[in-house]
Amino acid sequence: MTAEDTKEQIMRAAELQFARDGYANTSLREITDMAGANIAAVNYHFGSKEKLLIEILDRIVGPINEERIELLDAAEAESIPDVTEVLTAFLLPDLHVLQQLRSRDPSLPRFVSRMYSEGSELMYKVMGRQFAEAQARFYSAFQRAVPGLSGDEIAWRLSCVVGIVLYLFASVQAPGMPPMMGDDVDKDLRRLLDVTIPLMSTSSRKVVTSSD
Amino acid sequence: MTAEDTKEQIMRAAELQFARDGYANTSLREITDMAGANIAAVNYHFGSKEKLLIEILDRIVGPINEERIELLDAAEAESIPDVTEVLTAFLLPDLHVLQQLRSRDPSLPRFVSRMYSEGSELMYKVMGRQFAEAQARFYSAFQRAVPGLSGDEIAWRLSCVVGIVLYLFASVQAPGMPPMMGDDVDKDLRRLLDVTIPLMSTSSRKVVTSSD
DNA sequence: ATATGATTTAAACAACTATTTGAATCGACC
DNA sequence: GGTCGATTCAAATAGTTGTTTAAATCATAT
Repeated sequence: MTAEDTKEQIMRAAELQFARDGYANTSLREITDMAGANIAAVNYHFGSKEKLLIEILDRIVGPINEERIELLDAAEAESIPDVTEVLTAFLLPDLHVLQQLRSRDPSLPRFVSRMYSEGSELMYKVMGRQFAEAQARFYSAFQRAVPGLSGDEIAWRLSCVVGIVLYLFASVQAPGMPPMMGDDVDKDLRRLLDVTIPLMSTSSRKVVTSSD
Repeated sequence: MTAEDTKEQIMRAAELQFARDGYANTSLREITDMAGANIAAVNYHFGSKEKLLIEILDRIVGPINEERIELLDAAEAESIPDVTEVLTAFLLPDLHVLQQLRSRDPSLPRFVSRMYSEGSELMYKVMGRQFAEAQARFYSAFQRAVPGLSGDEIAWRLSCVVGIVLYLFASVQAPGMPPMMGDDVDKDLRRLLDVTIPLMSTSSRKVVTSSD
């Protein structure tokens, strides 16, 4: 086993255990045992348990915001994108990562949602600039796409979308529930758009009753 | 300090630390120090660290589903409730607990969302029956209120609502963001309904573009 | 083959964990 | 005032944690 293999095995084992039991509840010994490595290996290759987490976090969550901005750039290149296009640029990268993680292990997607609640300080420290850039870009894109809403309202509704997405990662298979997502990314995206488009685009204070 | 005082102080300190740092990251010493009690007190009054968590969990999350069912009962007593009424019965108890926690300490609401991801196995074990009952009740209520949607679709959309609510608890004051909720429960409810009513009530596959 | 730097190993480190113990202290009732 | 049960206390238990150390092993290039 080469050195790179050891490093990779440790990262894989750590991801899985962090996703299953959380960062604080996972010991380095569990990780190295699962990876077939020595305990000292994690400090040799990463420096500390926290730096191991950061490297994993970077690798998993980093690409999401990168792809988001790529897609938004592409959409804005042609014309001013509408809500559907902006939402697609925002959501599709999540679904890509979600599917990638799920294909590796069913419990792996929870890593993302766990990190948001368990290591949020860290999350913001690591991804701070990326998040800030993507955030600003999507705010203005949404404001152009839904001109009727104030900046605060846009921010609030985008938060709701983030909440839905995080819950998606958290409960790909919640007990007693049908899985929230399937294998077909396109179908999943359309399902997500079905609920997020009306969420983002309807004007404020419009009350719809079932008897209409 | 009477025995009940000690118990209450321990619960208060534990709630706060669990909300701030998570269950696994909080030691009994931190808790008892903050509560001004001896380390042995928690095992004397609760039995173990986990039973302490369960008692706190019960006290905070328990009332939510109880009030949900009360409100749904009241709404169904008069007539068949529409989406707005069912959603109100579902959301209002969350806002009540959220405000109550927030008034005690700004970081306290995170306890709820943390417990969902950190102690979800425990969560379902403790609240299993309550959750199951409330879940079934609201499913059928929503199916009557939005007859156009299938059972699966109802479940999926209700999951989205839960995701939004959990995110609400998680990020009452996320860094760099305006607080998602204010002090006025009625205003907050209306804001939540503004996004959840269209989310629940629109028929599937209806695409709205900004140029309409 | 040999020397060199990178990697792995077993062992020990100090600090921390939840829980238990038995004696000390308290409060209330006869 | 003395008795009894409930509560608190300091101390110790046994186990786990992340991290370090120094020797052993490996792979590679001369």
